[in-house]
Amino acid sequence: MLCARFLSEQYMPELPEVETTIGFLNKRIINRRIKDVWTDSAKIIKKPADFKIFKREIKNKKIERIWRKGKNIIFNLSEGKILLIHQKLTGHLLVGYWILDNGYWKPKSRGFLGEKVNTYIHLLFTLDNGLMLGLSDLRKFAKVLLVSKDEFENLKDLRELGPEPLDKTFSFEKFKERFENKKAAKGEPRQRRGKIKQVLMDQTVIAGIGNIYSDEILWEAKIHPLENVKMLDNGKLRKIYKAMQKILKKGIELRGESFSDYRMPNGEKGGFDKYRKVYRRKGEKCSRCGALIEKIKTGGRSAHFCPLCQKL
DNA sequence: CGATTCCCCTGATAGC
DNA sequence: TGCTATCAGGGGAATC
Repeated sequence: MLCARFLSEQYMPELPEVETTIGFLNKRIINRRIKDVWTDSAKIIKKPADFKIFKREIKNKKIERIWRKGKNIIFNLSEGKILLIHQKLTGHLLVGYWILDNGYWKPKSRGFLGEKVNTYIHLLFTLDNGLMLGLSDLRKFAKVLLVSKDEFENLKDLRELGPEPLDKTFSFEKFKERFENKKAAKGEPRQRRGKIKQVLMDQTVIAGIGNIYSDEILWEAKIHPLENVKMLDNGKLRKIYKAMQKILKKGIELRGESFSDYRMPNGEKGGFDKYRKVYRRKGEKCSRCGALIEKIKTGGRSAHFCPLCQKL
Protein backbone atom coordinates (compact mmCIF):
# COMPACT_ATOMS: atom_id res chain seq x y z
CA MET A 1 0.00 0.00 0.00
CA LEU A 2 1.19 3.49 -0.70
CA CYS A 3 1.89 5.35 2.49
CA ALA A 4 -0.99 7.52 3.60
CA ARG A 5 0.82 10.78 3.09
CA PHE A 6 1.44 9.92 -0.51
CA LEU A 7 -2.24 9.61 -1.13
CA SER A 8 -3.47 12.54 0.87
CA GLU A 9 -1.57 15.18 -1.04
CA GLN A 10 -2.82 16.70 -4.21
CA TYR A 11 -0.68 16.25 -7.22
CA MET A 12 -0.51 18.68 -10.01
CA PRO A 13 1.86 18.08 -12.83
CA GLU A 14 2.79 21.40 -14.35
CA LEU A 15 5.45 22.28 -16.89
CA PRO A 16 8.50 21.17 -14.82
CA GLU A 17 6.91 17.85 -13.85
CA VAL A 18 5.79 17.12 -17.39
CA GLU A 19 9.22 18.08 -18.72
CA THR A 20 10.83 15.72 -16.20
CA THR A 21 8.45 12.97 -17.21
CA ILE A 22 9.10 13.21 -20.94
CA GLY A 23 12.85 13.34 -20.34
CA PHE A 24 12.59 10.09 -18.45
CA LEU A 25 10.28 8.43 -20.95
CA ASN A 26 12.62 9.35 -23.77
CA LYS A 27 15.40 7.44 -22.04
CA ARG A 28 13.34 4.38 -21.30
CA ILE A 29 10.69 3.66 -23.91
CA ILE A 30 11.63 5.38 -27.15
CA ASN A 31 11.47 3.11 -30.23
CA ARG A 32 9.59 0.44 -28.32
CA ARG A 33 6.53 -1.14 -29.81
CA ILE A 34 3.22 -1.30 -27.93
CA LYS A 35 2.17 -4.94 -27.73
CA ASP A 36 -0.84 -4.74 -25.46
CA VAL A 37 -3.02 -2.31 -23.54
CA TRP A 38 -5.16 -2.79 -20.45
CA THR A 39 -7.64 -0.54 -18.67
CA ASP A 40 -10.19 -0.75 -15.89
CA SER A 41 -11.45 2.73 -16.56
CA ALA A 42 -12.16 3.14 -20.25
CA LYS A 43 -13.81 6.51 -19.63
CA ILE A 44 -10.46 8.29 -19.43
CA ILE A 45 -9.91 7.38 -23.09
CA LYS A 46 -11.78 10.11 -24.92
CA LYS A 47 -10.90 9.08 -28.43
CA PRO A 48 -11.64 6.62 -29.89
CA ALA A 49 -14.48 6.25 -27.41
CA ASP A 50 -14.63 2.51 -27.92
CA PHE A 51 -11.75 0.86 -26.05
CA LYS A 52 -11.74 -2.09 -28.46
CA ILE A 53 -10.97 0.28 -31.31
CA PHE A 54 -8.37 2.11 -29.22
CA LYS A 55 -6.69 -1.18 -28.50
CA ARG A 56 -6.78 -2.35 -32.10
CA GLU A 57 -5.40 0.94 -33.38
CA ILE A 58 -2.54 1.25 -30.91
CA LYS A 59 -1.36 -2.34 -31.04
CA ASN A 60 2.03 -2.85 -32.66
CA LYS A 61 2.64 0.87 -33.06
CA LYS A 62 6.17 2.02 -32.42
CA ILE A 63 6.83 4.97 -30.10
CA GLU A 64 8.92 7.22 -32.31
CA ARG A 65 8.97 10.51 -30.46
CA ILE A 66 7.89 11.76 -27.02
CA TRP A 67 7.47 15.46 -26.41
CA ARG A 68 5.10 17.89 -24.77
CA LYS A 69 3.00 20.91 -25.52
CA GLY A 70 2.11 22.78 -22.35
CA LYS A 71 1.08 20.08 -19.91
CA ASN A 72 0.13 17.63 -22.68
CA ILE A 73 2.37 14.62 -23.24
CA ILE A 74 2.52 13.63 -26.89
CA PHE A 75 3.67 10.29 -28.27
CA ASN A 76 4.28 10.18 -32.00
CA LEU A 77 3.62 6.60 -33.04
CA SER A 78 4.34 4.79 -36.27
CA GLU A 79 1.86 5.01 -39.15
CA GLY A 80 1.09 8.63 -38.30
CA LYS A 81 -0.78 7.93 -35.10
CA ILE A 82 -0.51 10.23 -32.11
CA LEU A 83 -1.20 9.36 -28.49
CA LEU A 84 -1.93 12.34 -26.28
CA ILE A 85 -2.05 12.15 -22.50
CA HIS A 86 -2.99 15.00 -20.18
CA GLN A 87 -2.37 13.99 -16.59
CA LYS A 88 -4.63 16.69 -15.12
CA LEU A 89 -4.60 16.65 -11.32
CA THR A 90 -3.49 13.30 -10.05
CA GLY A 91 -2.27 11.40 -13.08
CA HIS A 92 1.29 10.28 -13.52
CA LEU A 93 3.08 8.01 -15.91
CA LEU A 94 5.17 5.23 -14.45
CA VAL A 95 7.59 2.87 -16.15
CA GLY A 96 8.28 -0.53 -14.67
CA TYR A 97 7.19 -4.14 -14.39
CA TRP A 98 3.92 -5.14 -12.77
CA ILE A 99 1.76 -8.22 -12.39
CA LEU A 100 -2.02 -8.04 -12.26
CA ASP A 101 -3.05 -9.11 -8.77
CA ASN A 102 -6.71 -9.12 -7.77
CA GLY A 103 -7.48 -6.37 -10.25
CA TYR A 104 -4.56 -4.19 -9.16
CA TRP A 105 -1.04 -3.92 -10.48
CA LYS A 106 1.61 -5.22 -8.14
CA PRO A 107 5.22 -4.33 -8.96
CA LYS A 108 7.36 -7.27 -9.95
CA SER A 109 10.26 -7.82 -7.55
CA ARG A 110 11.15 -4.75 -5.51
CA GLY A 111 9.06 -2.22 -7.38
CA PHE A 112 8.82 1.38 -6.37
CA LEU A 113 9.99 2.74 -3.07
CA GLY A 114 8.02 0.54 -0.72
CA GLU A 115 4.97 0.50 -2.90
CA LYS A 116 3.36 -2.90 -3.01
CA VAL A 117 0.20 -2.47 -5.02
CA ASN A 118 -0.74 0.49 -7.11
CA THR A 119 -4.51 0.67 -6.94
CA TYR A 120 -4.56 3.73 -9.16
CA ILE A 121 -3.11 2.37 -12.38
CA HIS A 122 -6.05 2.66 -14.75
CA LEU A 123 -4.27 2.30 -18.05
CA LEU A 124 -1.26 0.15 -18.78
CA PHE A 125 0.73 -0.51 -21.93
CA THR A 126 2.96 -3.53 -22.33
CA LEU A 127 5.92 -2.93 -24.61
CA ASP A 128 7.77 -5.33 -26.87
CA ASN A 129 10.61 -5.84 -24.37
CA GLY A 130 8.23 -6.59 -21.51
CA LEU A 131 8.60 -3.15 -19.94
CA MET A 132 5.35 -1.43 -19.01
CA LEU A 133 4.05 2.11 -19.11
CA GLY A 134 1.29 2.71 -16.59
CA LEU A 135 -0.96 5.69 -16.06
CA SER A 136 -1.70 5.97 -12.37
CA ASP A 137 -4.51 8.39 -11.59
CA LEU A 138 -6.26 8.67 -8.26
CA ARG A 139 -8.95 11.07 -9.43
CA LYS A 140 -9.39 9.61 -12.92
CA PHE A 141 -9.37 13.09 -14.40
CA ALA A 142 -6.65 12.28 -16.91
CA LYS A 143 -7.44 12.52 -20.59
CA VAL A 144 -6.16 10.13 -23.23
CA LEU A 145 -6.59 10.50 -26.99
CA LEU A 146 -5.39 8.45 -29.91
CA VAL A 147 -5.67 10.47 -33.10
CA SER A 148 -4.32 10.89 -36.61
CA LYS A 149 -1.96 13.74 -37.53
CA ASP A 150 -4.83 15.68 -39.03
CA GLU A 151 -7.04 15.25 -36.00
CA PHE A 152 -4.13 16.19 -33.77
CA GLU A 153 -3.52 19.43 -35.60
CA ASN A 154 -7.17 20.33 -35.27
CA LEU A 155 -7.55 19.69 -31.55
CA LYS A 156 -9.04 22.93 -30.30
CA ASP A 157 -7.36 23.12 -26.90
CA LEU A 158 -3.95 22.39 -28.39
CA ARG A 159 -4.36 24.93 -31.15
CA GLU A 160 -5.34 27.58 -28.65
CA LEU A 161 -2.47 26.83 -26.32
CA GLY A 162 -0.29 29.84 -25.60
CA PRO A 163 3.48 29.99 -26.17
CA GLU A 164 6.01 27.98 -24.23
CA PRO A 165 7.33 30.17 -21.41
CA LEU A 166 10.88 28.85 -21.66
CA ASP A 167 11.13 28.95 -25.44
CA LYS A 168 14.21 30.93 -26.47
CA THR A 169 12.10 33.02 -28.81
CA PHE A 170 9.68 33.95 -26.03
CA SER A 171 11.21 37.32 -25.25
CA PHE A 172 9.98 39.87 -22.77
CA GLU A 173 8.35 41.77 -25.64
CA LYS A 174 6.42 38.66 -26.64
CA PHE A 175 5.48 38.06 -23.02
CA LYS A 176 4.15 41.59 -22.76
CA GLU A 177 2.05 41.07 -25.86
CA ARG A 178 0.27 38.21 -24.11
CA PHE A 179 -1.23 40.74 -21.74
CA GLU A 180 -2.69 42.78 -24.51
CA ASN A 181 -6.12 42.07 -25.88
CA LYS A 182 -6.06 39.83 -28.94
CA LYS A 183 -8.08 42.23 -31.01
CA ALA A 184 -6.94 45.63 -29.92
CA ALA A 185 -9.43 48.29 -30.91
CA LYS A 186 -8.45 51.02 -33.36
CA GLY A 187 -6.33 53.39 -31.38
CA GLU A 188 -6.47 52.31 -27.77
CA PRO A 189 -4.42 49.26 -26.89
CA ARG A 190 -7.05 47.43 -24.91
CA GLN A 191 -5.60 45.11 -22.36
CA ARG A 192 -6.46 41.68 -21.16
CA ARG A 193 -8.47 41.83 -17.97
CA GLY A 194 -8.43 39.72 -14.88
CA LYS A 195 -6.29 38.90 -11.92
CA ILE A 196 -2.65 38.11 -12.56
CA LYS A 197 -2.86 34.71 -10.85
CA GLN A 198 -5.67 33.55 -13.12
CA VAL A 199 -4.11 35.04 -16.24
CA LEU A 200 -0.82 33.24 -15.56
CA MET A 201 -2.73 29.97 -15.21
CA ASP A 202 -4.72 30.55 -18.40
CA GLN A 203 -3.27 28.01 -20.82
CA THR A 204 -4.21 30.13 -23.81
CA VAL A 205 -2.07 33.01 -22.50
CA ILE A 206 1.02 30.99 -21.60
CA ALA A 207 1.25 27.20 -21.63
CA GLY A 208 2.19 25.02 -18.70
CA ILE A 209 1.73 27.08 -15.55
CA GLY A 210 -0.67 25.79 -12.89
CA ASN A 211 -1.59 26.54 -9.32
CA ILE A 212 1.72 25.70 -7.65
CA TYR A 213 4.10 27.51 -9.95
CA SER A 214 1.87 30.55 -10.37
CA ASP A 215 1.94 31.05 -6.59
CA GLU A 216 5.69 30.59 -6.52
CA ILE A 217 6.29 32.89 -9.48
CA LEU A 218 4.22 35.68 -7.93
CA TRP A 219 5.99 35.35 -4.59
CA GLU A 220 9.33 35.56 -6.37
CA ALA A 221 8.16 38.63 -8.29
CA LYS A 222 6.60 40.19 -5.17
CA ILE A 223 3.27 40.63 -6.90
CA HIS A 224 -0.08 40.06 -5.20
CA PRO A 225 -2.08 37.24 -6.86
CA LEU A 226 -5.21 39.38 -7.10
CA GLU A 227 -3.51 42.32 -8.79
CA ASN A 228 -5.40 43.22 -11.95
CA VAL A 229 -3.22 42.86 -15.02
CA LYS A 230 -4.33 46.34 -16.11
CA MET A 231 -2.34 47.69 -13.17
CA LEU A 232 0.88 45.99 -14.18
CA ASP A 233 3.42 48.44 -15.52
CA ASN A 234 6.50 47.53 -17.49
CA GLY A 235 8.61 47.09 -14.38
CA LYS A 236 6.18 44.70 -12.72
CA LEU A 237 5.70 42.71 -15.89
CA ARG A 238 9.42 42.35 -16.23
CA LYS A 239 9.65 41.06 -12.67
CA ILE A 240 7.00 38.45 -13.41
CA TYR A 241 8.74 37.45 -16.64
CA LYS A 242 12.07 37.01 -14.87
CA ALA A 243 10.48 35.14 -11.96
CA MET A 244 8.61 32.86 -14.35
CA GLN A 245 11.82 31.86 -16.09
CA LYS A 246 13.72 31.43 -12.85
CA ILE A 247 11.09 29.36 -11.06
CA LEU A 248 10.23 27.11 -14.00
CA LYS A 249 13.91 26.48 -14.73
CA LYS A 250 14.48 25.70 -11.07
CA GLY A 251 11.56 23.28 -11.16
CA ILE A 252 13.01 21.45 -14.13
CA GLU A 253 16.52 21.46 -12.66
CA LEU A 254 15.17 19.90 -9.47
CA ARG A 255 13.06 17.48 -11.48
CA GLY A 256 9.71 18.71 -10.30
CA GLU A 257 8.06 19.15 -6.96
CA SER A 258 8.05 16.48 -4.32
CA PHE A 259 5.80 17.42 -1.44
CA SER A 260 2.83 15.76 -3.10
CA ASP A 261 2.73 12.29 -4.58
CA TYR A 262 4.38 13.41 -7.77
CA ARG A 263 6.95 10.90 -8.79
CA MET A 264 9.16 10.53 -11.76
CA PRO A 265 8.36 7.54 -13.92
CA ASN A 266 10.84 5.46 -11.92
CA GLY A 267 9.00 6.20 -8.70
CA GLU A 268 11.51 8.73 -7.36
CA LYS A 269 10.47 12.11 -6.05
CA GLY A 270 11.53 15.46 -7.39
CA GLY A 271 13.45 18.05 -5.39
CA PHE A 272 11.56 21.30 -5.81
CA ASP A 273 10.23 21.09 -2.27
CA LYS A 274 13.07 23.07 -0.72
CA TYR A 275 12.29 25.94 -3.08
CA ARG A 276 8.57 25.99 -2.49
CA LYS A 277 8.05 29.28 -0.69
CA VAL A 278 4.29 29.76 -0.41
CA TYR A 279 2.21 26.99 -1.95
CA ARG A 280 0.54 25.05 0.85
CA ARG A 281 2.48 26.97 3.44
CA LYS A 282 -0.43 28.86 4.98
CA GLY A 283 0.49 30.08 8.46
CA GLU A 284 4.20 29.46 7.98
CA LYS A 285 6.73 32.28 8.01
CA CYS A 286 7.71 33.92 4.76
CA SER A 287 11.36 33.03 4.16
CA ARG A 288 12.02 36.57 2.97
CA CYS A 289 10.32 38.76 5.57
CA GLY A 290 8.95 36.51 8.29
CA ALA A 291 5.29 37.49 7.87
CA LEU A 292 2.79 34.64 7.91
CA ILE A 293 1.77 33.18 4.56
CA GLU A 294 -1.90 33.60 3.74
CA LYS A 295 -4.26 31.52 1.64
CA ILE A 296 -7.19 32.93 -0.28
CA LYS A 297 -9.51 31.68 -2.96
CA THR A 298 -9.77 33.11 -6.44
CA GLY A 299 -11.42 31.73 -9.52
CA GLY A 300 -12.24 28.54 -7.68
CA ARG A 301 -8.57 27.95 -6.88
CA SER A 302 -6.42 28.53 -3.84
CA ALA A 303 -3.75 31.20 -3.89
CA HIS A 304 -0.94 31.46 -1.35
CA PHE A 305 1.07 34.62 -0.81
CA CYS A 306 2.99 36.74 1.67
CA PRO A 307 0.87 39.73 2.74
CA LEU A 308 3.95 41.81 3.41
CA CYS A 309 6.11 41.05 0.37
CA GLN A 310 3.21 40.93 -2.06
CA LYS A 311 1.14 44.02 -1.47
CA LEU A 312 -1.80 44.99 -3.62
C1' DC B 1 -17.89 37.77 -26.25
C1' DG B 2 -16.39 37.39 -21.36
C1' DA B 3 -17.09 35.88 -16.74
C1' DT B 4 -18.91 32.51 -13.64
C1' DT B 5 -20.55 27.93 -12.25
C1' DC B 6 -20.83 23.18 -12.62
C1' DC B 7 -18.92 18.80 -13.28
C1' DC B 8 -15.75 14.84 -13.67
C1' DC B 9 -13.68 11.67 -9.17
C1' DT B 10 -12.04 9.96 -4.71
C1' DG B 11 -9.67 10.56 -0.29
C1' DA B 12 -9.15 13.55 3.72
C1' DT B 13 -11.24 16.09 7.08
C1' DA B 14 -14.67 18.46 9.90
C1' DG B 15 -18.83 18.09 12.35
C1' DC B 16 -22.05 15.54 14.80
C1' DT C 1 -16.29 5.16 16.78
C1' DG C 2 -18.68 5.85 12.61
C1' DC C 3 -21.61 8.21 9.66
C1' DT C 4 -22.41 12.14 6.53
C1' DA C 5 -21.38 16.56 4.32
C1' DT C 6 -17.85 19.27 2.41
C1' DC C 7 -13.80 20.28 -0.07
C1' DA C 8 -9.84 20.15 -3.47
C1' DG C 9 -8.53 20.89 -8.19
C1' DG C 10 -7.28 21.22 -14.40
C1' DG C 11 -9.95 22.23 -17.69
C1' DG C 12 -13.97 21.64 -20.65
C1' DA C 13 -18.86 22.56 -21.04
C1' DA C 14 -22.79 24.90 -19.97
C1' DT C 15 -24.86 28.97 -18.40
C1' DC C 16 -25.51 33.72 -17.14
